[in-house]
Amino acid sequence: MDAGDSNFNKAGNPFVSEQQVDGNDNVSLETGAESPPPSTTFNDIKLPSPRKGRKPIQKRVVSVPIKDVDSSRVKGESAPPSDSWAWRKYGQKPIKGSPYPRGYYRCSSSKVCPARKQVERSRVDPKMLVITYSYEHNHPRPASRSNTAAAKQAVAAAEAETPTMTTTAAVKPEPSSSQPDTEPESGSEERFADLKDDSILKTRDEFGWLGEMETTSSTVLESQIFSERDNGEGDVGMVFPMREEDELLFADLGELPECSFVFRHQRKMGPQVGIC
DNA sequence: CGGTTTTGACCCGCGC
DNA sequence: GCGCGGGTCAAAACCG
Repeated sequence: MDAGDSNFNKAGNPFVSEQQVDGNDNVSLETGAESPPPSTTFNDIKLPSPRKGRKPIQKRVVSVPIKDVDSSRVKGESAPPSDSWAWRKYGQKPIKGSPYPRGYYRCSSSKVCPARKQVERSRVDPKMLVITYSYEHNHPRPASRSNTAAAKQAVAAAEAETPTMTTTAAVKPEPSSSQPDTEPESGSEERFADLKDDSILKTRDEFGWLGEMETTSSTVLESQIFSERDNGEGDVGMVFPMREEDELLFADLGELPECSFVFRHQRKMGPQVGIC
């Protein structure tokens, strides 16, 4: 269970990005965005909000070199799959502007698992898979790692279809009064037990599971995905200053290398990766 | 038999 | 107000 964390750390992700999206509240990552106004910092990011209503969702985008993924696949049993959770594909759509389709996966580890992920190939770098994990703060993260064939298949499919993986995790920034709180889910309650009250802890935990997922890949590049229109300005070049909150979040994900860079989608340039 | 994948259609939100 | 794009759902088929 914790292996993920450690592994993740070891893996070391050069790029980490998180996005909090709130459908109702104007919760924004006040973490700091030096330039963008707090209120709109991440509003641009649209979440796969169901028709029912938008819930605060946090997304995390992870870029994984296909090569890397492939290697883990090759190893198969020895190496952890791309993710330790089971994912079920529930849709696929061609994305405008991208030659590669985007696959939609839903966590099948648990029936109540609200986690979702989108896998697509990076337009800029077809050799990279962008995995976006979405997660609602109200729900516990994917039950537990079930190393099922489905998971493997999902990864394989993702790789086959989209070389780029993006991961997004949804986290509720603040406890919404209307929403009581997370309901203990069987199977995942273990971890959520203490998350209930501490939003921060929750966040950490939530990311924790993400971290585990990401952990699977030896080389995971997390990038913050900004909508292309995200800023409307020229580019989304924003570097996220790491604050306590962030660090907490990232703590689970793994420590960032010397420099934490963020992937940024430029208007037409696509995500950019900064390496130190 | 159960679960997953695939494909098409529908719905929603946003931009113009 | 209309159109476009994205995301999700549902039904059928396939695989283990």
